[in-house]
Amino acid sequence: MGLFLSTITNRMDKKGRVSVPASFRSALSTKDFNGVICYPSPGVNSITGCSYERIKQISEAIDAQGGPFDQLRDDFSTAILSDSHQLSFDSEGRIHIPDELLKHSLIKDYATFVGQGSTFQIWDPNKFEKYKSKARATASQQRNKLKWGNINQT
Amino acid sequence: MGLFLSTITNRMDKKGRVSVPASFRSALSTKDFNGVICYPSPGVNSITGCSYERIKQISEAIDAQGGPFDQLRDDFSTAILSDSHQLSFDSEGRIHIPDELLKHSLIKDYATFVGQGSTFQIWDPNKFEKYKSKARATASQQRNKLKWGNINQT
DNA sequence: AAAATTACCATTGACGCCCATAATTTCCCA
DNA sequence: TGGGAAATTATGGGCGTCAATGGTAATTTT
Repeated sequence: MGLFLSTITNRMDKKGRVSVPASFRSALSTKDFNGVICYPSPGVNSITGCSYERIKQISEAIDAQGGPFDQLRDDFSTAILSDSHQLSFDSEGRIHIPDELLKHSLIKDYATFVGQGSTFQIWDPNKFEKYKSKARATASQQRNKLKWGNINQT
Repeated sequence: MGLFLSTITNRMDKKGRVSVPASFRSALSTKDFNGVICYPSPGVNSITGCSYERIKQISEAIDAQGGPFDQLRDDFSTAILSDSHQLSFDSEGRIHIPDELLKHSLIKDYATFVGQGSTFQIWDPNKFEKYKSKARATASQQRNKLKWGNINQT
């Protein structure tokens, strides 16, 4: 199963369609479903995308737990699952982004796909630039919390 | 898994392709992906290259950081993974370096591959010479400090 | 019937794949 | 040990395919 890497910006057409980057598509399509799962990213103005496989696994993992995870399960099912959309590719590999997600992400003319390993996000290009500088700052501050050490040292 | 050693300079062609040194290639190709992962080296004008395996491990380390919806996980993956590019070898073992990375590294006609053990860097030859002399100077200073430090400690 | 969605088709520019040649390196034998 | 043949690597370019984008026709919905 491939990772989502790099940042690619594509154009929205008047009908509200965008091409999902080909490199992402290959990591997304499964036998079950030829498309992508999208939901509003919690807390930030972007859309999170992932494979059907992943949302299924997370859902099952949470169901399997009880007790202290009740709250998490609640949050997850209401906040994520209820707002999730199954967006299938057209024959050219494009998706149609629903109004609800467009509104949440403030995307208009261009959509920036941002690889995050096992998931990705979709941003308005300008909004993403701002967010990225903040993320960089936080990441380098908290770098020691990552149990890897000097990943991004030169 | 082999190490990246020694320094090799190859020519960029007009299409923006370079041969990855054969000795590096053997350490890079895996069953998952026949190519190299590249990202801007933080803080310096060069590109860092590593194997797909390595970036996968990094991605897993980030995932282990927190839950699927953890903000810090989000910041880490944005800062580290969104600038990483998956560059696959053509049949002659060349890669195409994206504009973004060319710009960051100031590479134009020649690319110098510098082995650093588990990763390597790609430099403009001239920039690398300058960097190296500075690094040497610093290193010999540091060496003195280190020596004293070691003696004082223990 | 108007609006909205879905399925198809067309263009263009970039990229992957292939072949050819030049420059190295390796290796074998005189 | 040198010298040269063979294999590997580096470089250059042509061409076909595919990704991205735009548009039109068919189909459904209300």
